Amino acid sequence: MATIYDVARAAGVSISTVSHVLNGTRYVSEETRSRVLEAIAQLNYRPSSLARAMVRQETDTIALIVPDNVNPFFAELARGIEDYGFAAGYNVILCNSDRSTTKELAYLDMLISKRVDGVIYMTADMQAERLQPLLDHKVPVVTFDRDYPGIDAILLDNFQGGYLATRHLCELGHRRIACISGPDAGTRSGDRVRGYQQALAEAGIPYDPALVIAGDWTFESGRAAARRFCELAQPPTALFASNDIMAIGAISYLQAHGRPVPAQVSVVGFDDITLSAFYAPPLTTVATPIIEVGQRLCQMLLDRINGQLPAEAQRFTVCGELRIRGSTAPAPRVP
Amino acid sequence: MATIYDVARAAGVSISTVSHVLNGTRYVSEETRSRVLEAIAQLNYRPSSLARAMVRQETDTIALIVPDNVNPFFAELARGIEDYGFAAGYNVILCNSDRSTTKELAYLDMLISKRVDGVIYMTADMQAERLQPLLDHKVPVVTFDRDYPGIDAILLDNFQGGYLATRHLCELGHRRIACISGPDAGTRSGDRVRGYQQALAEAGIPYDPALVIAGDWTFESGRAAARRFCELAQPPTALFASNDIMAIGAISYLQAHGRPVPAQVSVVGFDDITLSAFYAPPLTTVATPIIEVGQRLCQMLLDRINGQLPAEAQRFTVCGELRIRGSTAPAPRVP
DNA sequence: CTGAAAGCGCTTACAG
DNA sequence: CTGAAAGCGCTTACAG
Repeated sequence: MATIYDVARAAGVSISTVSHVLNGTRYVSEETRSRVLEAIAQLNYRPSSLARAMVRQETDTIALIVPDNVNPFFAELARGIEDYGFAAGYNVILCNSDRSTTKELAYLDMLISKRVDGVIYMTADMQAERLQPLLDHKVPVVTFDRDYPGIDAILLDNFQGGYLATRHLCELGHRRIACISGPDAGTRSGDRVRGYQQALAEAGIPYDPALVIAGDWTFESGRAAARRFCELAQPPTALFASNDIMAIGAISYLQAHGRPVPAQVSVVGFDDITLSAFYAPPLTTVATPIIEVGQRLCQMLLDRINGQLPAEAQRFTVCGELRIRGSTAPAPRVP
Repeated sequence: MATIYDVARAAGVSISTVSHVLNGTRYVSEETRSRVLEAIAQLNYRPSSLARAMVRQETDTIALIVPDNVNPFFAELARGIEDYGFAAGYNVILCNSDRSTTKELAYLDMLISKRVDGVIYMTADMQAERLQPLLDHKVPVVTFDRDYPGIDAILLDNFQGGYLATRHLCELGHRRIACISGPDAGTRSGDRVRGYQQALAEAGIPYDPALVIAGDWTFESGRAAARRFCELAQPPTALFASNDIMAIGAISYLQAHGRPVPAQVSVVGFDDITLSAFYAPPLTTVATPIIEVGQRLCQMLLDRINGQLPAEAQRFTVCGELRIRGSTAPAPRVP
């Protein structure tokens, strides 16, 4: 592959000059400039970002760590990030952690070695130590929906989301309202559950622990939870799932087992992935502007990288809003 | 950040020795070795992949170009690729082209400059010239479901897929069977349509062009096609969509407009994305082992990169298989 | 068993 | 208006 030396030779100039016309970083006479440009075209020259990165100490590459890019939520987030990054001249390395600590660590090592300019970290539980390798090597990090001290983040108002979803169900006259939480009841999905409890309390509905089942964010777990709810002596007439995927898993079970949604049971999800509007029935959900959040995450990271942010960690909170669609309806009359 | 010189100094050895213990590339006495290891730990040293890449002329990085990673089909493919790449020590750069030529070109330039070891290219139409920049710079490329001369590829038996889907519908007694094709009727989705026609012919059903509408692989386009079919004087009782997304878009329209699936109209898709099993009703579809295809694509690329493949372009064909689920049923009796 | 040195391909002061 | 040279941080013959 042609190098800057080849170009310089072909144009009869020094490599300094070639470099400067390449980067527009100092004046070059029109005549020299065009000779250089011509040589570049002739040789089909593409400067090596590697060599450039070595001296500039920046790679124009960032990394995204998610549990699984197939999950539509992370897919959409990735899209927003990638879009913003591309527009700003950055590439993004995709990393799936499967929520595995060892895989994550392996990735962090690779990413540090590759000298990525920053990473968007979105995975696993609340152990801030997991980010330590990055911090040790001064690699900027931003996260979403996770509150690590000293790390830039966009936060989600989970309490409010759980509250809105459940209040909607209460207002439709439901009294037995179940909840599929996330696995880590202590933290994020915990707030969604607390919002659920708050709405229940305001509606004067006693909290029944039998109506809360933990899922693991997958279709399958939503499905399994629905099955268990159906086996209850008094099955719920409504259901709030902590994400759309589990809501959809639940609906697929209910529809297939003679409990039509929303005629017999109402379901509301969380996230508003694209698919939700196209489900049958279309899913009522607490909508987050996922792609936009991705873009803002990336913006935040790049701003941090380029020193445009104050020293202290930045923090923004986005609120979900209730999007009412076809999966919720007034509670069936008690016979 | 600590460099190999810092480590050498701390351990009282030359950088050659550090390099060799790092890479296990020549014998180092146990004692020296442990001194080096200790220095590495002490300094929290991470070798620079950049510097390494400069001299080795390989970056251990590949790129994946897809139209849109949010599309579950590409999301799953990306997952398979990323998995295989990770296991082999490669990172993958994610690129969304939106099927835009200019975006694609911009990406190719970035990727060539970054000296990626290879790219998995999966996008847009059949213009082989688009790959020219890669070929000019001798960057290995593999594709899926696209047949460029001289390029390694995994191919899909689209004809067979369209045929299986449609034959299934015929066997259920349907006579008015519609088809949602892809936008590029000339090529891949074209083969799916030809398979559809073949099955029709074998069942003695005359081909009716009014029953074929082109979509663009999105939910929306499936939905729109379903609407137009419903407006026909004699609406179809069955529908083959060239991918699952469009099938789902169609079902969501049908269910919402008093044409229950499968009671009044049967629908079969193509791909078998994870979601399809969880749709309501679960989608009958022509299943492709998407994740596995991704893995094999990546394997093929790495084999090519590492010179384990014969000079001539490799070519494998995978056949879809019919997965019968809840979205198809016997044709309704004609009253 | 280990080290000195060239070279990978750029950017960027420093000089003139 | 332009060039010579150092340096980014490694790997890898070459020597001993």
